[in-house]
Formats: sequence, structure tokens, C-alpha cells
Amino acid sequence: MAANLGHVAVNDGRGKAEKTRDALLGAGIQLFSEQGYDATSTRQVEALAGVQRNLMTYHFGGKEEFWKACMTELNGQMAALLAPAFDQSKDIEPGERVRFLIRRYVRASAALPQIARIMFDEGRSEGWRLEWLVENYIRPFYAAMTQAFEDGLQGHSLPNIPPANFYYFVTGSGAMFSMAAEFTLLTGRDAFDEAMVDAQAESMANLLTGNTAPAVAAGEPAND
Amino acid sequence: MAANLGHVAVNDGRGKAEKTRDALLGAGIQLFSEQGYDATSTRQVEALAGVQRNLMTYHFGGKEEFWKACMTELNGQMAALLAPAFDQSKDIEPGERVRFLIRRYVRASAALPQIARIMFDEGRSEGWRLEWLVENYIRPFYAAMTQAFEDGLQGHSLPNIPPANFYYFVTGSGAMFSMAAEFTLLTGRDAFDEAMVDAQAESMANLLTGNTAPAVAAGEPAND
DNA sequence: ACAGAAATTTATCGCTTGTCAAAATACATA
DNA sequence: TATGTATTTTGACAAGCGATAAATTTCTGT
Repeated sequence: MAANLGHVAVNDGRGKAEKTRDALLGAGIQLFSEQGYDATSTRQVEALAGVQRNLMTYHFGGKEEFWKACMTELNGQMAALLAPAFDQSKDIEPGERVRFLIRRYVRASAALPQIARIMFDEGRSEGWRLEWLVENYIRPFYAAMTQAFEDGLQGHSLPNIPPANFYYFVTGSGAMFSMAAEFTLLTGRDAFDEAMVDAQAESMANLLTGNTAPAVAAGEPAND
Repeated sequence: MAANLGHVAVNDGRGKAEKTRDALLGAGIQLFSEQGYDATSTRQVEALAGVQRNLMTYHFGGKEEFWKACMTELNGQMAALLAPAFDQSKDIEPGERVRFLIRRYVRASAALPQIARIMFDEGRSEGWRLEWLVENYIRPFYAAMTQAFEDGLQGHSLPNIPPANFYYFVTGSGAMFSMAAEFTLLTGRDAFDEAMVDAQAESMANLLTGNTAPAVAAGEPAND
């Protein structure tokens, strides 16, 4: 907006405004995922970002546009984790590919629990936020994940469950990380502990690909 | 509060005040589960209940106490669905009992999706609401569910996953009903359709008890 | 150095929030 | 029918909300 006007490179690439924008986005992602849209105030976001009042409105135009910007940023972070997994596994055997994608998704949802939290929030009731999320980011992921599962279903050992149920089992497995606070109260352990993440990833992959092997005991990082 | 003062039965048992209380509780359960605690206002609850302003404060003392009353009411409804399942299955073979309890839980979470919604809400961050829910209602259920699973684990065909992961797989299966709005946008179908609920219950039970049979096709209501 | 735009700061608006307080009504017992 | 309490109604309060606008500072290109 300010750096690339045309014929000359005028800026060092990191204006002060960009720093403000990034700080606001980071705070917004955190607060929207922790508290939901309505319960998060613009003043709260600005305070957490460490910037002055009304800078969010200045840089993003309003709360709604700011929320969309946060979701786009968050989706970019998730895509950076998942797109390589889809690409790299393009040529491996479909059934094994499903295993691979499940493990990758579970680890990604542990690295970015904000995604699942916001989906649990917004998925409940209709409205402009859910429609916007579904059309822009959720539907493509749903299509890719169920397509991979259907590819694996044909003539292989995957359990014969409907793709829609498969999708909600996979994404539902993020509930453990989304509810990390409850998990700690119930079990006394940290949901984001590496062994715990591995246990969840391996368990989910084994359950959903019909592998009844001993599965767990954690620490075995599998081949990805 | 007004009916049983002492030596005489003065009321018909259904005072006008009790009707107000029930209307408020129903509206509170609906709005707390749809919007979360902070985003739900007392005026909104009273309007949906069809009662006058400030009656919630009068009957329950304040928003916090009202929320606890709603949670107690909701837990009572869930217990009415699940307690018989635990009781009836006390003597059947442990592995089969797990299957039975999973099916029952999935159907109950479809009948009361508010439970999962509120748990997804409150489980994310520490605070008085999460602590209160865990100590009063969640921990006993967690203990009962994981105990049943551990009983089934010993010497039987259940997949060897940690009980904590088992618990979050089971409760996470409620995500489909919790996010019914998203489900409809993605699949064009109704998550609460009887065949859909059966498919989810049977799929989850089969996955978590190592049964790789064809599982689904819905409509087969199983033996409960 | 200067002009103009970009970015930050300060002030204010109408509206909603949860809660307290008091007035008005309904109702069960004597 | 009278009395006292339970319940409903109305009014008001400080605090926080999202948004707009203007004043001020900082930065950039010439």
C-alpha cells in the first residue's frame, strides 16, 4: 500500500505501519479464538497488540473487515502447514495417503489450535461469518480431505464410513487441543506435549485407516 | 420457595413464578449454547423467555448464578439420557459395553447438542466457569467413561489407545452436531436426521471398538 | 527544506451492558 | 375483607461497546 508505488523502491520494506498491522492481526487471532467474535472488543485487541486506540479501525476499516483479515492470516498459516502435505503425498498409495494426511492434520491442528476453536465457534449458527469462512476456506479443505478419503476407499482397507463422518472425525480430533485447558484439568497433563500430540495423531490415523496395531505409547514420530 | 412453607399445602404446585423460572432457564440454555457466556445478555435472555426485564436477576441473583442454574438444568437432562445407559449395561461384557455406551453417548449428544457447544466454549481457557463445570459435572462423566474403556481394554479387542484420547474421540464426535450449521452448508444435509445420527453413532462405535465391519449405510438402529 | 500524504493520537457520539433501587401489582393466609 | 409477602414492573446508574471526526505527529519524495 505504501511500499510499491511504481518505478522506485522507496521503502525498506518494513514500515512502522506494517508492524502495527501485524501486531493487531496477532492479537486479533488470539482473542477471537479465545473469546469469540462478539466477546472480543476492539479496545481489547488494541491493548493486547500494544498500539493506540482506533488504529484497528484505521488500518482495517472496522471490526468485520479486521476479523476477515485475521481469518485470512490464520488460514495462510494453516495452508503453509498442510499444502506441502497434500503435495508431497500426491503419488503414494491412496490408503496410505489418508494415514499420512490424518497425521499431518492432527499435528497442524495442535500447532494452530486457534483454527479448531474458531470453527467450533462459528460452525454453530448461520450468519455472515460462517458463510464467509465456508466459502473461502473450509469448503476447499473439506473437498480435498473427503476426496483423498474416497480415493482410498475404492478397493482398499479403509473403514467403510461416509466421507462426511470421516471429515468430522478428523477435524473433531482437534477438540483435544482446542480444549487444552479442560484437558489439563481432567488429566493433569499438557495436551501440546510432543508425546501427547503424537499419541493423538497415531491413534486417529490408526482408527480411521483400520489399523488395529498397538498404535500408541507415543514417541514414535512416524515417517513424515 | 413459595409452595412448601410448612403445615399446609397452599399451592397447586405450579406457581406463576416457577413458570417464569423455567422460561428463563430454557432461554438461557439456548442462548448460552448458541452465543457463549459473554456474548449473551440478560436482556436477550429475558426477551427470548418472554418475561419482563430484571426478572432474571430477581429469580437467580445475577448472571453468574443464572448460568450455573442453566448448567445444572442442562446436566440434569443429559444425566436423564445417560444414567440409564450406564446402569443397564453394568453387567454386560466390558468390550461390548463400551460399544453400547458410545452409541448411547453419540445419540445423547445429538439430542442435546448444547452440551458439546458449551464444552467447546468453556474448555478453551481457564476461569471460574470451566473449573465449576469440571468439578461438578465433567469430571464424574470423564471418570465413568474412561473407567468403562479401561475395563474393556483388559484382555479384549479394544484398540490400544490411551483412555484420555479415547475420551476426546468420543466427545469430539459431538462436533458434527455442535456444528450442524456448518455441516448443512458443507454437505447439504441435516446433521440431526435420524439416519445421520445413526451413521455417526455406528461409525464411532465401530472405529473405537476395533470393529471393521461395513459399519454404516444408516437406518440400522442397533440393539438399544 | 518544503509540501503532502500516511500514520498516530485525542475527543466524542449514540447505544448496550449488568446491576441496584424503588414503585406497583398479585396473591395466600388470617 | 384486610395484611404481609412474593412477584412483577419501571426507572436509573456507571461502564464498556463500535464508530466517526478532527487534531497532531511522523514519514516520504522532490
